[in-house]
Amino acid sequence: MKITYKGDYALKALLELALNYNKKVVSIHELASKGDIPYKFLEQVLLALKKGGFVDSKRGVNGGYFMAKPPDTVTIGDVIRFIEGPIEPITCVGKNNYEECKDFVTCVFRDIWGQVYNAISLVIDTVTFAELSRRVQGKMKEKESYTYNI
Amino acid sequence: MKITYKGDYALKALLELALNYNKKVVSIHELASKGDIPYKFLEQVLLALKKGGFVDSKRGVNGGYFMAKPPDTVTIGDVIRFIEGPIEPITCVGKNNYEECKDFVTCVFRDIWGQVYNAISLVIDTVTFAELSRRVQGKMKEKESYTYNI
DNA sequence: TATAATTCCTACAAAATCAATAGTAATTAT
DNA sequence: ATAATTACTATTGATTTTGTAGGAATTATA
Repeated sequence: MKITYKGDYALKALLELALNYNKKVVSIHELASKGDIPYKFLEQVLLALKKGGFVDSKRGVNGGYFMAKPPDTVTIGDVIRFIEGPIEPITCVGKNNYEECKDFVTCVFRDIWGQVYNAISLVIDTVTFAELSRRVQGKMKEKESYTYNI
Repeated sequence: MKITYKGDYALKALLELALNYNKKVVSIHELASKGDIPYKFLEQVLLALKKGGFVDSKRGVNGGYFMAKPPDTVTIGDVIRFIEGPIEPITCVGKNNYEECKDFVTCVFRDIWGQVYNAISLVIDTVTFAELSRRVQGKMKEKESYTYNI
């Protein structure tokens, strides 16, 4: 039940782009250093995200990446599913082979994995990058006022 | 967000043992054929489960495996955590490094993974092998009465 | 127009993990 | 004694993960 570094990097990069939505494009270099991500790896992740329609890019000097859709229309689940593949913990869950259940042991576990799938989905499909941006900004404000009070 | 074959096999084998709890020991051969599991692989899985205190065994002729604890005291979560490792989707969730959060982006995702962790736990930590056994038996009865009605 | 900064593309590779296989030793009921 | 079983350790092939390398294409701007 892991998410890979690729997925982790994709989410971090996208959140950074969400924070800059309609403000400016962000270069790979900037994204890599802010997110502490290997440059060349991030490059590939961004190319994947572009193919997936999540980001778009501008080439050349002062080029960079930007979100291709409004942050409030993209959820964490969208990204995870695209980058990591299906979130079902085991393959049979997704299948619609309800013909006849000959193996009851398998069957009771399939029910469980279905519940796990639903539980995970409930979290990751309801949080958009707009919401994440607000949370980040909230935390920044907290920090700021805390610093002033010292 | 996958569980491996090893985990899948462990759960299936344990459920079979739960169904035979206090009745008889079950040989690897039997478990392998019922669960459609490669014999030699299952052997290793069972050895691991034994080290984990989930099962015990009797060697020699008429030997086999049996649950080491009552089925109502063992949850799916216990087994998954032992066989697959921590269920946190990303490593940082488990850590208690709450000193100072310098990276807000990381931080908002950590919250998310914490929620995912809780959501998964709520499912897998509340279902015991006694409950799974009842479900299997329920399905067997359904099937039986359905067959009679034809 | 030359240059520097950028994205784009493809290939390669080291390391880790997964899923299984192989062979032999130890135990035990009959 | 024998056959059926678990116990243990090592090896292997395949796949996935996590990068690295190098150059091509594009574009702002000096």
